[in-house]
Amino acid sequence: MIQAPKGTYDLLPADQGARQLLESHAQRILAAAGYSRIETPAFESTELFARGVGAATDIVQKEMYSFDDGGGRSLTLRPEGTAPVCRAYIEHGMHKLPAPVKLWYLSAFFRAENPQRGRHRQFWQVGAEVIGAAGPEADAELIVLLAELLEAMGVSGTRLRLASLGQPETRGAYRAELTEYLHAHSESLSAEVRARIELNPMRAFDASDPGTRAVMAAAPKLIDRLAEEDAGHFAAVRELLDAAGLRYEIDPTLVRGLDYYTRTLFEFTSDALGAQSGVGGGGRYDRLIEQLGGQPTPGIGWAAGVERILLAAPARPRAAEVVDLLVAVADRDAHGARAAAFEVAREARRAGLAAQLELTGRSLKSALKHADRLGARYVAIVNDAEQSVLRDMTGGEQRELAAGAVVAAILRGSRL
RNA sequence: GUGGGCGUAGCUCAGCUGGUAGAGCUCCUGGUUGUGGUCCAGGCGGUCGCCGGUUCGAAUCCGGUCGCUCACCCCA
Repeated sequence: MIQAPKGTYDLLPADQGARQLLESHAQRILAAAGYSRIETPAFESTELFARGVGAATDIVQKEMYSFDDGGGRSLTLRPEGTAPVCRAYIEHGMHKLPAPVKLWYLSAFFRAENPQRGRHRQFWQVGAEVIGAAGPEADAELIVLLAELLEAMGVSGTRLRLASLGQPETRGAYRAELTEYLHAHSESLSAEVRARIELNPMRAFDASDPGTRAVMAAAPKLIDRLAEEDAGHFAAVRELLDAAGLRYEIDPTLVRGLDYYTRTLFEFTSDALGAQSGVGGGGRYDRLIEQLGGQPTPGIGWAAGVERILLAAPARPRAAEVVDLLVAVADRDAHGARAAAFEVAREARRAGLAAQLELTGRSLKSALKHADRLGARYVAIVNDAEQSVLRDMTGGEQRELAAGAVVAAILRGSRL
């Protein structure tokens, strides 16, 4: 049997309701704030991600689906949405639009990771980006909008963590300082932390062993090394969040695996999720547009995992689809019956009814049973070109009438 | 990529001290001359994830592989 590829899954009819709910909430919340929807290609030049996301990141180094397009170009299935949106911004000269440009998307992304709950190889993200606004209001607004989306979806046990990365130069200097500090105290660190000093010194803040924790308690924090303007920006963002009544915690250990972040960084987690606790997050990327070949333009955005939102949100029973009318034929061989039934269904739909034609050729008894399962309000039993019976499934009353009069009878509404 | 758990009909599962597969639900048909929801009867449906090994014989034991899942890692 051919199965869906590892880490992918089918979105079956039963799954559509929850996703449509998410989509409509996103549409409502973001459109109200002036965000327009955008959809970029599912694949892009590999170079876009190498330059945008960062060549040293895990995503680029080992998680991209890259392939040759046959013409010597290297393409990659998009692993994230920010770089493509920025590419589109530059390519379409959106800097000429009234600033800032506010965009949102709900799209599939691809990462060659080992799948587990809430982590797939093809996954969906809803995301929002603000390009061309440097002020802290943009940061705070985006965070609030994501909080509202999560709340609207009923995502439980959420926590917001906040940090500021400052500028890349600051971060580089800080990283060197931290690495040096860790080396100086390496004898007190756990073996794993020690082994990862060069690879990812920030991880040491998350360690649980007492030795490492003691060392880290006195370790230098990036937040204390921020340049004045960056620290001021961060303080302003926090003031706005405080004023909005949004609860958050400052987490100097917050790290994201994308190189393009500057200044504000945030992440929402949910305790309903297990190890993949992040439901959504993002940050500011003031250097990205320029790095991709555009004019220096500030930007900020977030992305949230659709699967994770749905996992952390309460399951909602699927709403039954409405069926106003099922059209069946009493005797398939009766002269003109099938054509008449076909026409009744068409006419009903043109009149705005949800009308299904019995398509399998099952017996009348089975057709009625089928109508019952569908929850059909009426069944039209067509005898021939002229004669038919309209049955109200609620009570079982029925009456004979011309096939051409069926729709009008239903629209009249009423009792038969 | 690494490690643990799991993999039997569409779904939920039983069967596993080895002897060539079962239940419930779903679906389909019928229950006396066209009419549903209850009930009754019958039927469709599985190369027991796949490949190989042990054995006279394997869904049941062993190995490999694929997939799911949990964790590491990383991220949404």
